[in-house]
Amino acid sequence: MNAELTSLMGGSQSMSTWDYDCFYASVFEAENPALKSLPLAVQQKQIVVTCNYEARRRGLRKLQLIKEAKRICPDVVIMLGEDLTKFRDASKELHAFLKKNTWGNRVEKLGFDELLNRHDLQNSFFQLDKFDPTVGFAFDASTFCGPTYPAEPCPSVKEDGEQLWFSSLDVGLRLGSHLANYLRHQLEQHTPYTATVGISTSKLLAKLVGNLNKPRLQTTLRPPYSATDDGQGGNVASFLGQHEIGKIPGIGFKMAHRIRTHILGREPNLDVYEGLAEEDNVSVDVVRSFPGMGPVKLDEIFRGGGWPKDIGTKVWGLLNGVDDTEVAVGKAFPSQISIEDSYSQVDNLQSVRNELLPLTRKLLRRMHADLTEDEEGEELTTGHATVQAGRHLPVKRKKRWLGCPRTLRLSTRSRPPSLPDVGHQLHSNRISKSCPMPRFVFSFSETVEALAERLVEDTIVPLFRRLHPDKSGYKLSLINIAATNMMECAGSENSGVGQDIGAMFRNQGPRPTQFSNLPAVCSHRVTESHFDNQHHGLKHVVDGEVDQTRGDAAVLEWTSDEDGESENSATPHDECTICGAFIPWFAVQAHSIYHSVQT
DNA sequence: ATGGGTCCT
DNA sequence: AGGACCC
Repeated sequence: MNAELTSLMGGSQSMSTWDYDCFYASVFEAENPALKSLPLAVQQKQIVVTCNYEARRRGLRKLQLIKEAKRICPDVVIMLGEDLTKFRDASKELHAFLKKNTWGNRVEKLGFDELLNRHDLQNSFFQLDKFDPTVGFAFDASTFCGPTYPAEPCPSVKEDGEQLWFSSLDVGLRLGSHLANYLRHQLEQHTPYTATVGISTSKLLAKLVGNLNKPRLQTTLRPPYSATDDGQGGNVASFLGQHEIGKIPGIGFKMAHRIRTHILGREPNLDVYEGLAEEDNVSVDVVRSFPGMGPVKLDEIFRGGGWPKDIGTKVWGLLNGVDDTEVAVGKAFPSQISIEDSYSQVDNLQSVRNELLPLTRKLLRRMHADLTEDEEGEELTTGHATVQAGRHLPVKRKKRWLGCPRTLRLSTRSRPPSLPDVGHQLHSNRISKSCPMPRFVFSFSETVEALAERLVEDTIVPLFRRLHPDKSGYKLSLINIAATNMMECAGSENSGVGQDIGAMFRNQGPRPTQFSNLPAVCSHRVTESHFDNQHHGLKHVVDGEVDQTRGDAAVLEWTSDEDGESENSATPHDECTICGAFIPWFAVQAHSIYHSVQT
């Protein structure tokens, strides 16, 4: 691949962000489908944290006060969602679904309801399942699947018959759009959930473009990404340019505020409940074209804010659609576990003790659920550890720690002196103290109940005294206990191929989960006619680029283009010596595996 | 706001 | 230990 294209694509082919539609509400609807047709809101304390689309149709919004919601929609059904257990469990199932369909464990979690999935078009085109070469799907690569931005192709890349030529970027994104569509339908067939997907070449662009068609749809950011020779601006610039700067992932409240202040020449008006006033919106386009703007100016704007050293360069990159961050490899366990609750007022040590005990119990249960596995390697599900599918004998299993937190942290937030503070986001108000995690919490022989009491008295109460040395005078509105500084335990392989392959084999057997009959992918057989389909879909790519008459099957070589960057090479496709099918460059490896496994 | 998470200084 | 960012 040439340098320009490599930089254009970030060397990364394509990826998709997955955003599960009104996730908390969907979890309740999955439990009780009758809720689907009703306006449903999920409550945490005083606010609606999310609501379903029926509720949105009636004017409800995320982060609305419960009072407001009830006033606007008196017949709203409200579910309490302060305990995140069921959401976390559903999140794990959905993560597992995408992981099974992604090579190299390249699925990154961005929250309970958001995932980032790196497409591996070399492998997934023909063979979606790492160990089953018969699993794949058919599609027509002459089109993008689903909505795109912009909706129609730009005039400069209009398909004009014989001259039709797709860049490698174009091919990657087309395939990505079909793969995403296929997986979205698999998701809907096999789980009660729906997702909205964005397809592009970077996290930044995939995330933003995914917001365009919600719910239950997907959007692909169309090429060309950069300005073309005939002076047309690329789609990246036109798409990004319209966004308010605060909407760009990576530019948060503080940085957006500094940028707006610089551009407007004054402090923006921050409305208490509405946030930013319309006239104080500052778009990416305006920032980018502001006199003197660039990485150096941005460094100056952010000076003294405690941001990382290269922040100006990084933000300038984001404003120009440059995001080089890789899709992380999925982790086997979280790097931090925390439990918190908020209160109207906790102001004496006995109340603190009363609150600490349930929090500590929950923390220990979570540590067992998320940081341990049994000897055979199967992750244990709380409450089901001794009930095996298909047998009724309680099985005594030996557990072991996969990851081990070395630090315990206690954080509190004090209630501000009742001043209706406008700039409430400007100070977080949290303070914390940490200490080494006592070894006894890792015991498997004592009950969680006993361990929790001992941990509170021996460790957390002393931490609290360090945090609040005054006997009274504190008015806590939040207490948080966290297990942090996670260390991988000996014998556990946190990430990487070994662990991934292990997980694949384990997935062959029955799993004690909600979607235990969920296949890795559909059972579409790869047949001769299937190959033909694929070939016709890609014929245009081949036509424009190489001499199609060179089909010299006898000298077929699989060895080149391992990286799939064969754009300028002489063999973007070839004919298989065994079955005679035309194989595009990105599918060669998978196709050879197909034959090597075939009997 | 809520109840979580991530990484950097 | 705290601060920024994310959902």
